[in-house]
Amino acid sequence: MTDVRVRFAPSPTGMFHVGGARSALFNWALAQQSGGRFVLRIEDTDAARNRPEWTEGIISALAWIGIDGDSPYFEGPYFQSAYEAQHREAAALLRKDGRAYHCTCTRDDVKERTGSEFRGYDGYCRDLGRTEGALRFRTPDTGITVVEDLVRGTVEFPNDAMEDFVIARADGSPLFVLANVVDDVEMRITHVVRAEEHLSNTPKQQLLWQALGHTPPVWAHVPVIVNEKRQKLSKRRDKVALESYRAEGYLAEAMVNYLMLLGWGPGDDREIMPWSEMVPLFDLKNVNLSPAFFDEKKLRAFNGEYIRALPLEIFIDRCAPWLEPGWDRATFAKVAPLAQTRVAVLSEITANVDFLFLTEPVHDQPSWDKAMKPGAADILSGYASRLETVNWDPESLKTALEEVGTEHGLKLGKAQAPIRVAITGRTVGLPLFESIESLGRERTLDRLRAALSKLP
RNA sequence: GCCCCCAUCGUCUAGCGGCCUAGGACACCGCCCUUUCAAGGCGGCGGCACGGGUUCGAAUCCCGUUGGGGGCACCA
Repeated sequence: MTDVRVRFAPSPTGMFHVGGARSALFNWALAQQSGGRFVLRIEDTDAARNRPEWTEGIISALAWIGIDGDSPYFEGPYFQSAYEAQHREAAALLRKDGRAYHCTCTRDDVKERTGSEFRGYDGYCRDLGRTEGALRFRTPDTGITVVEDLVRGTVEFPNDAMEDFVIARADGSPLFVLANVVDDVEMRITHVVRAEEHLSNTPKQQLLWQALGHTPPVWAHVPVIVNEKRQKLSKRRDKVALESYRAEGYLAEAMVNYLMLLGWGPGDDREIMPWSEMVPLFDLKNVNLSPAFFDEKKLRAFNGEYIRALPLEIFIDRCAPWLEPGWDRATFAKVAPLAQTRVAVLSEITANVDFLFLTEPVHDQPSWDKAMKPGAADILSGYASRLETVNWDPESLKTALEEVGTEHGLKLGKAQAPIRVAITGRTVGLPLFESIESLGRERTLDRLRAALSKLP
């Protein structure tokens, strides 16, 4: 393949979503592996639904997953609205050639002529020589339009099921189907790789490519991503915004890895694989045909893997946004390795280490009720008195608690519960004695006494 | 209604006519480890939608049924 030019053409009508991200990634892999170009085109021709912040969102989300405007494989962004002159020119050309004609029919007109149910435009204005109204493309009445699709094979569409579709409004402004094709021609796109929802539009676009005098690109329609009910992900009902996953503390590397595996696999039993290794392996011929469920549970598992693989210093840096304002690096660094195996998404770091940076531990009533059973006061006071003199290291801190437990007939597992809640506010958390060590003698004693004072 | 696509464990997938007694991962369930919770180790549960062909042989090829999904705007 020489001079591969793929494109990603989102419209800025909402938060950038995971389905778009996967399409972008597939295109990005194709561009990189072939030394081609990934063209970003913002389809911003629906002024009513577009907002500039959505465009910024697309660009920053793409950058987050590594589709970077500074890369030599990247081209753009182009804005569809800037090409309206070309779109109008193409429309004019098609009309002049007789490939398109003006039509003044409304939907109701068509209904009146063809019966109560609307079954597509009936071609009424085809040869009326009108000079105003919407511009319709004249589709073949017979035969089939054959789309050669790299992932689906040969797909045939009967032409008699294709109506003469509108390519420009009565005011002359071009419609998506036209603008999209003209832009792809203009930008010398060789491969159109997009979600399956566009497959039905493809015969129309192919006809347009040909009518405009060009050889259609290679088509490839990848399956859509669905929710648990197996419906295409929707901005309205599903959690689809890439940004929301980012905000929760998913790592871009994990997201990229997971997204690539939705509909594609490297062919062996490996799943966790860096982008750089996936790129040369990616092949549209191996893309699956059926819709894939976006499983956040599995994404979480991937994210946990990536978090655990992070070098400590990097892990610390990545956690920073979720730490209490007063956190200090040295203190956090001591417990960070313990936390690293315990968070699947970065936002979970907060609950693990907040006790170190808050003046008082959080108050969690269920935890308190669970741990502060009768006898808890004895453990707290017994441990507190030992802590005044014990050596301040995890081993000694542990031995001290074991001794207190033994005095009251409790194993360490039971004895640690009230201490943990008094210190951290929660029944689950980092290994206790390392936590106490980092907290320090004074603050630990304060917390034990504070808890004690709340007990009967 | 019309057109199109799809169909392997709950989920993501491997499989491209014999290596399949269908492999891996996530989830789930046990056990081990263990100061809570994780991580890790070991084990378990669980699938070729159905019916016809083709073939010596079918998860793999063909047809049909059923079941999902997508598309049918003077939206993108």
